[in-house]
Amino acid sequence: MANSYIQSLITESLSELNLTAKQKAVLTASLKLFSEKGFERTSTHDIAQSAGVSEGTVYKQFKTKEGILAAIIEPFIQKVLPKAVAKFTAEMTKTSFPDFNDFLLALIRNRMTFAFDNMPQLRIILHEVTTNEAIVSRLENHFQKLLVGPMASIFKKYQETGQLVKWPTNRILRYIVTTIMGYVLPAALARQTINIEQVSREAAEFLLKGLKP
Amino acid sequence: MANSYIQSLITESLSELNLTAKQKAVLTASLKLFSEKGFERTSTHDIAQSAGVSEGTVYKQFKTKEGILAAIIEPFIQKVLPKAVAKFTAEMTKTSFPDFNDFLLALIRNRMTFAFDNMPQLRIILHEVTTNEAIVSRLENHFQKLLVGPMASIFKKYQETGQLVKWPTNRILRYIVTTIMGYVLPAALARQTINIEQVSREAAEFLLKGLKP
DNA sequence: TACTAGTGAGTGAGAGCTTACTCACTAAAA
DNA sequence: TTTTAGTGAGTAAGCTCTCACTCACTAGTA
Repeated sequence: MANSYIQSLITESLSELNLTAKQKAVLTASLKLFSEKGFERTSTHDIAQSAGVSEGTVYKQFKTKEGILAAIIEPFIQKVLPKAVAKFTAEMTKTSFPDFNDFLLALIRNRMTFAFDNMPQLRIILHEVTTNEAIVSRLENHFQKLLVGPMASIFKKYQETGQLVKWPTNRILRYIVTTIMGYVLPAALARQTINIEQVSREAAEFLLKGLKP
Repeated sequence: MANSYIQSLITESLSELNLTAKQKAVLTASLKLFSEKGFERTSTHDIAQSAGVSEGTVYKQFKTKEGILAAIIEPFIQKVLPKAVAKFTAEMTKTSFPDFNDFLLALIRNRMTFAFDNMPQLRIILHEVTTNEAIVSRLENHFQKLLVGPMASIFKKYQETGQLVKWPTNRILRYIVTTIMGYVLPAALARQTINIEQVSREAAEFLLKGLKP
C-alpha cells in the first residue's frame, strides 16, 4: 500500500522530467552506485557502463556529475518527502484513531515502510549530509515546516484526552523520530531488512510508556 | 574531567606511535580536513599544506592516503572507544547509584560529553560507515562485546529493585543509545553545540518513564 | 510514392586536469 | 661518517567533461 504509493511518487517524478529510456537508465544506475559506493567513489565511466550507455549520453542530459546527484536528491527532498508527509497527516486526521497507541503504531509502521522503500535515496542523503551543510539546514527546515506544524494539532487532541504528555511538539517528535531511527539506521548501514511489524510493536510499546502524561 | 581524560587518551595513542612533530601535524590536519570535507574530497596536497609540510613528508610515515585514515580510525575504534567504555562501566559499578534516575543521568551526561569531545572522529566514522560495511560490522561487534556484557549486570540490579523494566539488555541499550543520538546527531551535522546539562535532564526524564517496569 | 532536408539522441575518442604517489636530493642529527 | 627526516618537482593513472560525428526518424517537397 504505502509501498506502491511511494513507488508511484518516484516514477512520477521521473516521468515528469520526460526523459528517454537511456536517461532514466542513467538515473537508476546512478542511484544504485551512489548508494552502494558513495558519490565520490563512483565515476561517470561506472555510471555509463552500468546504464549501458556511452559517457557522452550521461552528459547530454546532466551537465555535470553533481547534476546527476541533484537530479536524485532534489526531487526527493522537494517532492517525495513533502507529498509523503502530507498524505500521511491527511490520513491521520481523517481516520482519527481515538487510542494514542493505535496512532503511534500506524505512525511507526508508516514511517518504517517509507524508509525501507526509499533506502537507496536515504543512504545517499545520509552520506552527503555529513559533508554538506546546505542539505542539513534544508532538511531541518523541512522537519519544522512539514512535520511540527501538522503534528502539533494532532498531538493536542491526545494531550487533551490525557493520553499524551504535555511536552512541546518538537520534543515529542524528536523521541518518536529517533526511536524509529534506532531501528532503521543499523539495518540501513548493515544492509539488512527487519521485521517491520514486530519492531513497530516494540517501538510503540516503549514510546507509549515514555510519552504517557 | 571526562574531557581531559579523553584528551589524554588521544594524545597517548598519538605519542605511542612515537611520531615526529611534523608527522603529528599531518594527523591532526587530516583529522580536521577529513571531518570537514570528507576523506575523498581531501587531497594529500591539502593535507600537506594544512600541516605545513611537503607532500613527501606525508608519505614518509603513511604509505597511502587510506593509511592516514586508518591511523585516525583504528586507534579510535581499538583503543579510545574500549578504554572509555571500560572506564565508565568500572566507575558505574563502583559508585553504584541506588537510584536508577541518577545512574541514567550520569550515563547520558558521560556519553554526551564523550561524543562532543570526539566530534571530528565521530563525524569521520559516520561518513565512512555509509560506504564501508567492514567498519559497520566491527562497530556492531564492539557494541555487543563491550557494552551489552557489562551493562547486563548493572541493569539486573535495577531490574531486581523494580526500577527498570525487564526487557533484554539489547533492547534497553538501544533506546538509551538512540535517545542520546537524537540530541547528538543533529548537533553534529549542523556543527552546533548543545547545553549538555539541560539536554541530559530532558533525555533522562523521557527514558526513565519509558524504561519503568 | 520517392526524395531530400532537418532534428536531436546517442557515441566514443581524447583534451585537459587533478590526484596519489615516487625518488633523487638536502640538511641535520647521532 | 652514517642515518634519517624532510623536500618538492615529477610521473602515471584516472577523472570529468567536450565535441565532431553518426544515424534513425520525421516532415516537407516534387
